[in-house]
Amino acid sequence: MENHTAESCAKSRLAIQDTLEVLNGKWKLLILITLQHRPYRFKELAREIGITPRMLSKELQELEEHQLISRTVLQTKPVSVQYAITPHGTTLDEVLGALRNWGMKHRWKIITAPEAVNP
Amino acid sequence: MENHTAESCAKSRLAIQDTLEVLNGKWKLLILITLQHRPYRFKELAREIGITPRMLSKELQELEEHQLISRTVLQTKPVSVQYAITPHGTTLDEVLGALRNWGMKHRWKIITAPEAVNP
DNA sequence: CGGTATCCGAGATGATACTG
DNA sequence: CAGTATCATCTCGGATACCG
Repeated sequence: MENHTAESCAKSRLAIQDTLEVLNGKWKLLILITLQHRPYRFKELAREIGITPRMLSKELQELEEHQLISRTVLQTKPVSVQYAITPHGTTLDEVLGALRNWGMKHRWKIITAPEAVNP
Repeated sequence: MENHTAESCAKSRLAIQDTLEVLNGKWKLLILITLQHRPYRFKELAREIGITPRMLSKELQELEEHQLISRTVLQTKPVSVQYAITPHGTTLDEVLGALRNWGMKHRWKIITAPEAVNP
C-alpha cells in the first residue's frame, strides 16, 4: 500500500490544492463544523463563530456555490434565513473530523510551541 | 456517538482553529505531503512544488518550529540541507490523507462549480 | 547550493454605518 | 433579521537581486 511514487506524490499535491481552494479562507471550516451541529440562521451563526456580517455573507456565498451548504428563506415574521449542510457537504466529514481530532490531540504542543525564540 | 452538543461544537471549533493555525498558508500542506514521499533538499523541494525561495524558507521555518519537520545539514561538497518529516509530523497523516482523498473524489465538482453565475 | 533582503501589489479582513 | 456598502488596514505572497 506504500504508493509513494513521484507521480502519486504529484497527484496528491493537486488533490490537496483543489481541496484547499474550496476550503480557503479563515472561516469556511469553522462554518461547516458549526453547521454540522445543526442548521443556523445568519445572525445566530455570526454570533456563534464571532465573524462580521460582511465576511460571513461572503463565505456563505462561496460555500453555497460549491454546493456544500444550502440557503433557505423561512417565511417567519420577520423572515429568517436558514443555512444547513448539504449531502455533498457531508462528504467533508472525514476532513473535518481529521482536523478536529488533530487539534484536540495536539493543542498542548501548539500552545507550547516556541513562538519567538529570541528576536 | 452523536456527540453534537453545543459545547462539543464549540470545542470542535477551537480544535480546528488550532489546527489551522499550524497549517496556515498556501504551502505548508503541500510541503508536508511532498516530504511524506521522501526527504528533500531545499532547491529540490522548491522546484518540485513550484514555490519561491523566500516563501519556502519561511514555511519550512514555521513547520520546524512546530516540530513537524526536521532540518539536517549534510556535509557534502558543497553542503546540502535535507528536510524530512518528524515523528510528530506523521501524526498529520490522517489529516493529509483526508484532504487528499476528498480532492481526488471531488475534483470534478470543483472544476464544474459555477464560478460566475452572471456578472 | 541554500538561503536572505527589499520592494511592492493584490487580496483578505475588520470596523462601521446603512438598507429593505 | 439579513444582509450590503464603504473605507482603512494588514498580511500574504510574488519578483528580483544579492550573500556566504
